[in-house]
Amino acid sequence: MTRNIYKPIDPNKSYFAITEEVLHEWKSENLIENALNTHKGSKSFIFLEGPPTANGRPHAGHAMTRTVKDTVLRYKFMDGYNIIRRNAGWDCHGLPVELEAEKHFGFKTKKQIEDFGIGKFNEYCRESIFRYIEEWTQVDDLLGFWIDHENAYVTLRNDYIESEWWALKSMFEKGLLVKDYKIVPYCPRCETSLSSHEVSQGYEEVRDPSVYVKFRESGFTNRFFLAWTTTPWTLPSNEFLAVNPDFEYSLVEFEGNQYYVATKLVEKVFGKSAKIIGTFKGSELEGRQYCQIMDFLGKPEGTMFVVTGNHVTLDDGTGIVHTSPAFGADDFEIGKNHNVQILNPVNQQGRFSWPGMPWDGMFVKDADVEIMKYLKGKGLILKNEKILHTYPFCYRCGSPLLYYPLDTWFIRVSTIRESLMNNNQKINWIPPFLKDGRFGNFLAEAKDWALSRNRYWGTPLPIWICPEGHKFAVGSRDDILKMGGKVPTDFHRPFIDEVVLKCGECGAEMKREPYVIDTWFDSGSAPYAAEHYPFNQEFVPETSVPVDFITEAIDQTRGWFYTMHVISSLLFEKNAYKNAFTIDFILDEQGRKMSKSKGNSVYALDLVTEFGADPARLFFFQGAPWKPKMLDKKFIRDTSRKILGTLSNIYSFFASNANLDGYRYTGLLRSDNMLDLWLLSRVNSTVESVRKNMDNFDIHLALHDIEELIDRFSNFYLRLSRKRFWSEDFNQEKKAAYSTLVYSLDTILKMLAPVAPFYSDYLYRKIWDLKESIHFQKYPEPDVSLIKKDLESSLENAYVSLELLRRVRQESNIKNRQPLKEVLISTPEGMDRALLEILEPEMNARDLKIIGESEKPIDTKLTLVLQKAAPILRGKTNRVKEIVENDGSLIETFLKDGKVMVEGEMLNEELLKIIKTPKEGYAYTRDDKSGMEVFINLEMDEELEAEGFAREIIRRIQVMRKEANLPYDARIETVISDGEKQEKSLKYFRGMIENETLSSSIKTSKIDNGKEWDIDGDQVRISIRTI
RNA sequence: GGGGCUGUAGCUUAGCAUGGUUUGAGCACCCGGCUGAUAACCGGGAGGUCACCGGUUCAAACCCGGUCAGCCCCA
Repeated sequence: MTRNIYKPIDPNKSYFAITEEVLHEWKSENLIENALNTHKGSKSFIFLEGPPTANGRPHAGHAMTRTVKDTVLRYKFMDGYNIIRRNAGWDCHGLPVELEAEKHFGFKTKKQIEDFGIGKFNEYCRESIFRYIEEWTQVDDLLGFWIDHENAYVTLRNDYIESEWWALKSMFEKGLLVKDYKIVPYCPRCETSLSSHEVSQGYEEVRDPSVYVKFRESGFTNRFFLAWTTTPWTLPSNEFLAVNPDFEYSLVEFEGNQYYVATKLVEKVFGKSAKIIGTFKGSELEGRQYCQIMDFLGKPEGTMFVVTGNHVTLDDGTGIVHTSPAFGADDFEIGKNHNVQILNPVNQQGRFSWPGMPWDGMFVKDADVEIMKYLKGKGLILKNEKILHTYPFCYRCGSPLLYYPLDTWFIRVSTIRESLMNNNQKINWIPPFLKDGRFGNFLAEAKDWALSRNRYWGTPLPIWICPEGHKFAVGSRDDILKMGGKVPTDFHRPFIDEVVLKCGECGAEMKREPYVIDTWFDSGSAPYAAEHYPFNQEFVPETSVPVDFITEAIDQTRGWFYTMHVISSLLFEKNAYKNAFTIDFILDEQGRKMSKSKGNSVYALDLVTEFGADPARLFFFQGAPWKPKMLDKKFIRDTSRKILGTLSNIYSFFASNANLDGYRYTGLLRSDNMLDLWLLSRVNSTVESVRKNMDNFDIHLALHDIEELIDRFSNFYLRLSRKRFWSEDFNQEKKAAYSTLVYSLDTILKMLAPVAPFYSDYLYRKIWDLKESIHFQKYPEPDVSLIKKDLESSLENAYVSLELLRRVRQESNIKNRQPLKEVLISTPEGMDRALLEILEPEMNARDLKIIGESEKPIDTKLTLVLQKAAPILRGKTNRVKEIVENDGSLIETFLKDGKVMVEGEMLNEELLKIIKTPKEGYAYTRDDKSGMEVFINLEMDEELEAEGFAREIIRRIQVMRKEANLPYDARIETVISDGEKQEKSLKYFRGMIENETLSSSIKTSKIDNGKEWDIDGDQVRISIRTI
């Protein structure tokens, strides 16, 4: 008796339902924990999770990043690696979090926060960062991301902070952490400076004023230096004008006044009508005095003259740069060099704060228009326009940034540029062009890292200062104790602010510098701080960095990838990571960037529940992950149907037959069957290429290989093998076929497991009927002994002959079901008859032959190329044509000599050509690529026609069986309406019809029940009945 | 202004490193066929100046130079 060893699968089950079912099994079997603790002691693969901030919902892009992480880790795990640091991480501090809190409380300024209490404010921040952590873990579950949430690292923990303090102290002691009064990018709303990598996140294109301001040269009434600016609010602070010493400047007469302008820009500024009355080198202008345009701020000593600088360009403006040392990095340097008082009327909220100034109290950007009006009134503006350019905005709150002079703590990154660049060469970037492209370029211009933030919720800067100016860097809890302080239970503000130390040099009280640090320093410290280095010895710089693998979206080249690289280079003088996999963004269905404001974001949770995890995951690897990808729902469904749906069908086919036979897999059996050998070869050569691609992190190419194999498996191997699986006796050959099928399906599922972890496990368990997960199996290794490349190519070649046959049948209007008397195949490369026999069932011919050149049923005929011959032959044309086409002896001469003489005319290769036509009664077609030709004999006899008709009837009966939902092995009685064709079919092929349709009896009679069919114009009624 | 990437059919793409006859495929469309697993599959049709220009070469989608367009980054 047969029993259902292989459980059927429900083709209508949704992938989400499968996700849930499999997830349930994983959980009940504690698989995730097992995965974290298995393979201890074997070769290691170190991962590092880039910590997200869990105060927002995870979206489609997060789902993709997490899929890539998971896929790589699963692959490495199946490949036998011990995955180290497979734990989650959360980024907790920073402006984004504070901003949320401010919104919650309705605060607009820092004063409000301080009045409210830093303690209470930070308490709220601490809670709010984990607002969506449940959704994050839920998404990880449903997406199949095996990561340890229990032991997640969290950047707000005292231990984490203590490690950072250690790092900062060591930088401080090396002189790499310094305080400086400098121009920094500054957000007036958040009232803090930002680092260059933060600034780079927030450039936007805006319209700003573009003003040409007239600075009158001292001693002249109508001679001006013409300077250009897009920030009129900085004009009250003007102290110098800068020219490039190497440029040529012209003095131009225009509408009664004279202006100095860079010669190359004269036309751009004045048009063609300007008259040049003199030229100067920039250096000649140096030192010329001009009159201050506004004197609200007073006139410091040693200002209001022309200076030179190489930062002056001809890109836009006039080649003369208005310089206000308070509000520009270059300007500041100039002010410093001339040792002048800096005019800064702007307070830290970005407002003018200078009683007596007409714009006192105004936000600087709002004052632009007023200032222009004022200057216009004084006749000091030549022209003003609007310009479209990019300007930096605060990447979190959206306020325009100012360049503002502040006391700031810096890490002197610029001093280690060389080593940053050298270390970069050792990183394997995926895709590779990032190394010397985007990332490498950024390193080449690495700026000092403005680290301190005048804020509240962050890792406190561990520097204490005494009134004498002595500084001390705290690098641990012990340092606090050693210096006479008390270690607070929470290292955050305000508690840390209360810690007072005793100066080791003068004994005075030391107070902490009131800053927190850039939150990017937190995440960039993950390699060591998450392990509480150096206080915990698990982390060993020699072996714990670089980690093997990290992956994040492209924006992190300037974010996490950068800060990790910098910090690791500073602390350990080596790389933080070996392989950096970079992903581009996911766009909406129209190809637009997803954004909250457009409302077109797709959340990870919705994506996973709508499609199921595996379809989403497969989608992420359609095309290279580092190219932007449109989220196309139809495409997601099509992809999963093509890959997973086909696998379902392979399994269903196998299961239904194997159950009938009571088959059970007992290992791969030796088979001589060409198809088996072919499939085994194909599977193993695919294992080879998939492994190679996975090892190179070309996951999308690996998946492509697997997809192709699945298609060939189903539509080639299985289609051609069906007859073998249907045969009645359960012999050795059939067992070999089954074993080939199972072996191949098993191997494919294992290869697919890292990308589609749920579905592969789901089917795997069905094949093996075991409570064992695919994810703990070994990733397939190629069995080289089974790879037969020549068999693969010759079978593909043989398949071409089948395609050709179908083509020639169609051209001759003969259905595939109609058997042919004879099929002749000619191929230049020759063909193994055994290969052809595999295709025989599909070819449906009484006789199948491989023929040589001379056996082709072809008439070769000579003909005239009329276009060329007619103009020469003129009146003789028709007569010559007649002879050429009908005199059979000419062709031999032509083949031998390349020319023939007809009617006294020499006909050469230009005028003649050979045409090949199939002999009467044959049709043929040819594949130009391979040169293969297929001929069919068109002759029909009564028996062939009867067989064709018999097959039509069989087909109809099969459809009826299926419509009636009969089991495969149900026997029936069949009645067919009478008619000449029916009778003939039965006469010759009764047995075949009975066999194929499992009909115990079959007869013809006049009937009116059953179903009426139209078989090429013949109305045939068929009725079947189970017995 | 500088840098990076991309440009192959209506859409999604393979091929490009190591140049080799007519650039493959999927989706969608039209016609036909096949089908005791398949919303599968097969044949045919329509649809490509492989973005454009030039160079190297016997030979260029591929290598080189330039241009244009889109996206991203920087200043």
